[in-house]
Amino acid sequence: MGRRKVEIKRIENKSSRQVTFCKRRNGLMEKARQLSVLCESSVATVIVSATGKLYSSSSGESMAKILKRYEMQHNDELQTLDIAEKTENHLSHEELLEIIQCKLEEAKSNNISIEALISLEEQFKTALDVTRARKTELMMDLVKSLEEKEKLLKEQNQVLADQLTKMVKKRLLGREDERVMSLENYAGNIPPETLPLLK
Amino acid sequence: MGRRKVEIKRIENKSSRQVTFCKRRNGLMEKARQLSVLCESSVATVIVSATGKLYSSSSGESMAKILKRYEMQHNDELQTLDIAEKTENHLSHEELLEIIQCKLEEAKSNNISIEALISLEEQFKTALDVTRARKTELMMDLVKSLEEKEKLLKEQNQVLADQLTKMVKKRLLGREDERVMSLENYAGNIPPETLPLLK
DNA sequence: CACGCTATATATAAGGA
DNA sequence: TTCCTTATATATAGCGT
Repeated sequence: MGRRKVEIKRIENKSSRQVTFCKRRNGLMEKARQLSVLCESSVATVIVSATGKLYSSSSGESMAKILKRYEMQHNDELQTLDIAEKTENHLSHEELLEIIQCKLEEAKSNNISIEALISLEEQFKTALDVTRARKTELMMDLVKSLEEKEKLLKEQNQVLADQLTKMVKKRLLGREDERVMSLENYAGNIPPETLPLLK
Repeated sequence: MGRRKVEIKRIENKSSRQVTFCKRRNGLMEKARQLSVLCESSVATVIVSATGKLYSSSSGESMAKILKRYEMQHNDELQTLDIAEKTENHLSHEELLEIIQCKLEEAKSNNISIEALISLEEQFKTALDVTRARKTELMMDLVKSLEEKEKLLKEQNQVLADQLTKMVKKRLLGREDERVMSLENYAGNIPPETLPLLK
């Protein structure tokens, strides 16, 4: 959709590749936004340039929420693959279906999506090698994400602990002042004490 | 780009909204692929329909890799600072609790998934290749231990947050007493942000 | 829902600032 | 990089199957 048709293959000219990247990147994100608005859905887009630069956008729900959804499905897949792996070599097709049915109730109350289990039949046909490799990959991802979460939580803990410490300190030291300051603060419309505490 | 121009706002007609969703969803993913190929970049797209159905695609690097990149850049700042920021900007009791509850639910659903996974593993432990089973087991242990660590950290977080909240509440309640004593002086001048804190 | 078929609305390739 | 402009290539709205 330009002066001439371009084939969808790597653009050799570096500078025009850069320009195209910029244009189409913006175009893609705008399209994503439109889809989200028109159809009340959520769209997350993450783009990594050739040089590793990151561009991302989300509309509808927040990026975090959308990615969390994706990860949940991801975990479903892990569980499904786990079943598949353990089943492929030892159970017949019929037995597998029976198992799936047995699992449906459990799946409903748990976090496994029905779709994931239903697709088990297809997974069954998947080569065992692929299944195993994928499962391992997913588990590694899970582990990694948990490790990141852990780091995150530790940092949060630190933040909270710091705040608490500062507040206790302030309480112990600033009781007298507070009465006076409180009045002045409100008269001058200065935001409440929480602000200085958290700096 | 159709028979007539459409405004970018929710399509009211359910059926045409559905059709548009399907068409534009495919269009978006194709655009993503093209961008990736033309400019040797990586693009990940996650779409959540109004009914919660998930669609995702990636080109260039794998989805996991792309999302990991995103998380690496954003997780720490985005989520940690999100909480810190909310806390700093006049933390309200309700908001804080909401955040913590959200985190706990996240943990719960994670735990459930993992538990399900483990139980599946037990149910299907028909003599498998010993090496593979052992490998999986070790991975699960890793995951589980990380989950436990996460849970502990979250509990710790909650305790800290509760303490912080209570302390702020006390401080403000104490201040309220003072305020009552000389309410007339600045009754109309109370910053609105403080009100939710007193609930 | 997915597909096919136009008529149009849009996106975007080139080229220059 | 971003912004324009213009000529074209594409995407897609509306309507059937």
